[in-house]
Amino acid sequence: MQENRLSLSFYKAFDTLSLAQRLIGCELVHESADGITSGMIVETEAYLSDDPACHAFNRRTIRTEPMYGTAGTSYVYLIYGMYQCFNVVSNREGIGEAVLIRALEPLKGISLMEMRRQLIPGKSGDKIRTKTLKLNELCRGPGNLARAMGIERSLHNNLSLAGQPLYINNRVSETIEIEASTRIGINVGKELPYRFIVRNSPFVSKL
DNA sequence: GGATAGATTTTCT
DNA sequence: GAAAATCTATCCG
Repeated sequence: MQENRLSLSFYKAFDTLSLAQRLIGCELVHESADGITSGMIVETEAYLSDDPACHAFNRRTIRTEPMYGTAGTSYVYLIYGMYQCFNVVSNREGIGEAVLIRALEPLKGISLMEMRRQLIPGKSGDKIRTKTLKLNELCRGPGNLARAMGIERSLHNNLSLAGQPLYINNRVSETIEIEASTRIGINVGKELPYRFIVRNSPFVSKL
């Protein structure tokens, strides 16, 4: 049962901006040892090689090496010391571009996501969350999404999304309305309309 | 509801 | 040594 899984040829078929839009409405799946979690992608951002906000804008480094790999590779990095962000590498080898996945509408393994989100990252071990989260808070924002899905840089950086345990299924619905806007949380290139969301979705990280 | 400050560490200058 | 594709708690209205 993987006829819906996106193949490497799919990732190669689009430029980064097109892929960022094509991935909206697709289902991100993680088959972990703890169980399966998945969610529909409702928010993405494109990072291009000629874009000052892109990690690969300046120089090719160890950290950004996966971005220069083949399309359909994962790029997971640590931000602000405690949160991980999950990206889909795009464009052909040698060009450092990627699509940041920013929010999901949870589909499978929701109770497992809730368990993972109970733990808040901290210096001396994780802290326990006291209040319960709503469904639309589980995968809201790249850091939260990675945590709910159990995605870690040490395990999931630089993997092929055509294999296991992390992959993406094609759109379930074609009746999705996509809206473009500017990106979140950056200081340069903030005027570029490289963010894509499902219109009127309550699951996006920010209006 | 919105604004602000603090956490925390890898990476690059 | 500063910045970073973030999130949460806390304050205030």
